[in-house]
Amino acid sequence: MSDERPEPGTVRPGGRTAKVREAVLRAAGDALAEDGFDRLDLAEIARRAGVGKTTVYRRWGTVPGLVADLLTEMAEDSLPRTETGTLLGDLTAQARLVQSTLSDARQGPLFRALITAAACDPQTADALHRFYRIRTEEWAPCVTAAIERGEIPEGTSPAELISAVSAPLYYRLLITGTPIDQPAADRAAQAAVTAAKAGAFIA
Amino acid sequence: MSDERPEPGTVRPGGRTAKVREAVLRAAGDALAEDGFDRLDLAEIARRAGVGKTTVYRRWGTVPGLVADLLTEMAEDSLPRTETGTLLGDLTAQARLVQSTLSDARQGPLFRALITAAACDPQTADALHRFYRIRTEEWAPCVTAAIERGEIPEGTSPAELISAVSAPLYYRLLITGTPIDQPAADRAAQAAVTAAKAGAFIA
DNA sequence: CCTTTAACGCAACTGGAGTTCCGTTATGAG
DNA sequence: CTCATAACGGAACTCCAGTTGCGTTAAAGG
Repeated sequence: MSDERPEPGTVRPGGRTAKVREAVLRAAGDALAEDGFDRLDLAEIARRAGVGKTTVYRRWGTVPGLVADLLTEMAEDSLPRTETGTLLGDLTAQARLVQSTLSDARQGPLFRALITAAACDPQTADALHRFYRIRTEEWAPCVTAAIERGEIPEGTSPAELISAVSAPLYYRLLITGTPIDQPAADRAAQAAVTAAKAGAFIA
Repeated sequence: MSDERPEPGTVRPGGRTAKVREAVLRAAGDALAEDGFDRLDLAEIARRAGVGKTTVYRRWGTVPGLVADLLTEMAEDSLPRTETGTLLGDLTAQARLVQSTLSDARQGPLFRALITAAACDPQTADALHRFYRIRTEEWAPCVTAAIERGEIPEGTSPAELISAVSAPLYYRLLITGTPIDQPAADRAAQAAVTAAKAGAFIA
C-alpha cells in the first residue's frame, strides 16, 4: 500500500511553483504584520498574492502551517553581525538590533504574530525554535571571542548569554507592553555582561 | 438618544449570574490549558460549564473578551511572597515560583494561551499588562527592602529588576522551547541580583 | 518539439462558529 | 408577597472559512 504522495511543490519546484511560494509568503508576512495571527484568512492571503485560494489550502493547509514555512524561509537569510572588540560593545549592538526590530512598525507586529502562531501549533513551534537557534548561533562568536580575550570566565554558555540579552526585550513585547526603547536595550546588554563576568552563565 | 444599555451581568450580579460567571471562567481556563487559544470554541466552553451558549456569546462575545475577564479575575487572588532576608534569597524564591508555574502541566499551557490571546487583542493585552503590573508590585517590597539594607544601589527600579528575573523563563516558554528547570530559575535570579548590585537597573 | 502529469485556478458545495428569536427563570426592588 | 424585567436557555437560522470536483496551464524528462 504505497499510497504515500509527496508534499505538493516538491516534485516540480521550478518556475511557477517558486513564484507562487514567494508571493504567498510575502503576502502572509504582510497580513501577519497588519492583522495579527488570529484574524488571518488563507483566502485573503491568496487574494493578496494573486493566487487561487485552492492552491494555498492545498500546499499549506492551515495558518500555522503557512507560518512555519515563512519561518523556515526567514531562517535562511542571516543578519550582519557587528564586531566591536569588546563583549559589551558586541552585545549592545545585538540588543539595539533586537530593539529596533521589535519596535519597528512592521517587524514588531510580525514577530509577535510569529510567536503567537508558534504557541498554537507544535510544527510552527519547531520552526520558531530552529529560527532562534540559528540566530543565536550566529551571535555565539562574540561570546567565544570574549572568553578567549579573558573578559568572561571559561565555561560560559554562549546561548544562555545571548538569550539573556534578548529576553527582557521580548518580555516587554509580549508580557508587560512597556515601550522597547534604546535605554532598555542598553540596560539589557549591560546587565547580561555584568552577570556573565561574575560567572552567572556557566552551564 | 440614551440607548446605552449596561453590560449584561452588571445590573443583577447576584446568585445565578455569579454562578454562571464562575462556571464559565473555570471552563475557559480548563479549555485554554488543554486546547490552547486558537482552538477555543465558545459553544464548547458553554457545554463544559453547563450553560447555554447564547449566554456566553451575549456576555463575553468573543474568545479574547472572555480571556480578558479571566485575567481580571486571576489578578484578584494574589500569591504568597517569601521573605528570606536577602535579595538573592527572595528573588530565587520568586524565580522558582515562576519556574514551577510555567513548567506545570496545567498552568504552563494556560499562561502560554493567555499571552497568546493578549497578542491578538488590545483589550486582552490591557488585562494582561494589568495582571503583570499587579504581580510585579506584589514583589516590589523585596527590592525596596534590599535597597534599605544597602544590598543594591538607591534608584534601582523594582519593576525592572523583578522583570529581569522572570524574563529569561518566559523567553524559554515562548521563544526557544528550552526546558524551564530549577537551575534556569536559579541562574536567572543570580544574574539579576549580580546586575542589580552593579547598578544595571537604575532607571 | 512532444508527452506526461504536477501544480494551479475557478466555481460549486459543506459544516460549524456565531447570531437571532422568543419563551422561561429568578433577581432585586417596593 | 408581588411585580417588573435582567439574565438565562433551547432551537432555528445565517454566513463564510475551508473543502471538493474538475478543467487548464506549464514544469521536467525524453
